[in-house]
Amino acid sequence: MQYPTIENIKKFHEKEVSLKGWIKNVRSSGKIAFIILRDGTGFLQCVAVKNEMSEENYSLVKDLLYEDTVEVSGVVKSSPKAPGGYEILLSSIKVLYSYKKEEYPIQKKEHGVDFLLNHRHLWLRSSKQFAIMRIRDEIIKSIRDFMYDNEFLLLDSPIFTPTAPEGTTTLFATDYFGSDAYLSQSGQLYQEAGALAFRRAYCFGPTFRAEKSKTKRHLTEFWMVEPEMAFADLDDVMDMSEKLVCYIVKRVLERRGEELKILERDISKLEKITSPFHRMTYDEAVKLINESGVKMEWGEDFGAEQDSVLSNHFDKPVFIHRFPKKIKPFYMEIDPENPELVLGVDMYAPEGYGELVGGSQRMFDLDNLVKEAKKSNLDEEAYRWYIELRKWGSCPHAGFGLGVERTISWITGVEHIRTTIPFPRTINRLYP
RNA sequence: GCCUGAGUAGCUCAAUGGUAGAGCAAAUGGCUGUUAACCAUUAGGUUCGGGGUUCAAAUCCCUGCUCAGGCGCCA
Repeated sequence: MQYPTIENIKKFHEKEVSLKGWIKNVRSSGKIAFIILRDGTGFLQCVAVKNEMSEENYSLVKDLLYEDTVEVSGVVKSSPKAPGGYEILLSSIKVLYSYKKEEYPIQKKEHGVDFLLNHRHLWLRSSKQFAIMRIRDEIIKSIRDFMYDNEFLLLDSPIFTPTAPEGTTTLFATDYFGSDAYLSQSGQLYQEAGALAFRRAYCFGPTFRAEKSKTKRHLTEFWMVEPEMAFADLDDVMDMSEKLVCYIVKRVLERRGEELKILERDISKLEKITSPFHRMTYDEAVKLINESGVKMEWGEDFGAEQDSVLSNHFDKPVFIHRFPKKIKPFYMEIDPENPELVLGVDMYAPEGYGELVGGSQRMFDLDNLVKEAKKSNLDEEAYRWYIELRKWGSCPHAGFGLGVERTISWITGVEHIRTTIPFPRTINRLYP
């Protein structure tokens, strides 16, 4: 007897196996029954034939309820009719646990979003959520592998911070032994310290924004990877983030094909994600947007309509770089060829998925940084450490942030970002 | 924060001022290759809360709550 997981079942063709898992579905037809078993690594059809089992054992099948915990044994068969191509012909089934007092809330038919999110702890068991979380796992692992392979040191930024990196956005305040602390809305500034200490450093952690956003692209708690490189400029940011995104997509295509199939993702769209990505300046983007029939003035930031043009115009991600200084934060380096511009860049995903990456070359010069910080009304005392980075060993350095959930939305093709994180936190959801 | 819409059986929805209904789920029975299996029967209701109009309100009006979609903010 062997004990495989469903993920590896095809290696056990014609072998006698035993599996523990949960009942996802049962279809019974008198003398034959089809059970869909899930074990956390996949879904497998198990066939119970009345003549091949003891009568007592077969009668158990009839009474199975969704999400009963079971142990099944039988021989692995290949079958073109089975989802996944393999099934088990059962010799026995044992019910390990069954809660008969209430029916399982999540059913095979459609449900509303609110109901599903209220049952998120159970919803995670269903096949689409299973596929999304497995792809999420692969994306996170591929990011970490990429960072390691490219000689970035993982240097965790703190979650409790004394104040905001950018004055404009709203922060979650917490009581910190009698004074205020804020949940981090970006680990970037700490990574600038990291880059000057370790040349290439990154953080990968949760980020908190108390903005009352109410869209399909925002969460109040989300994950971000923020690499920072010493002796690097804006082009290096574009090169590195492009390489990273290509690597992630390739890994998911290679290792999570089954999950993409469950999600009915159009693979051909992902196969096109290869270097080089399109690169255009803000000036060119404004022109493109106006030519596409969406109006905007030079100097304005992109809104939803403008984002949509940029995100639907190409079949690959596109970089927009060199923005007006007015619409970007204080720490971005000024373009030496035009003082009205900063060396910042955003990457937009195709298929309307919007902004994935934001990055910039950071301001190098101590005096300029102090001047810009003052203009942004920054708390000088709280940022003394950050300013001090420019006193000793300052150098051109640059970095970016990649939104993990937005990347997952795009790659999985899901409509709303709330299903790309296990337990989403949004403006009106803190449960479960 | 602004705009728009929704709330009826466990779930998804119907019933346009006149007897609250269907599909799924549950329970019982039938069916030897199902694919959200199918067929039959049974059970299942404070129509989101509060107030009002009316002979009569799920339906119209006021108010509160909850949620969704879009915008703004951003990754």
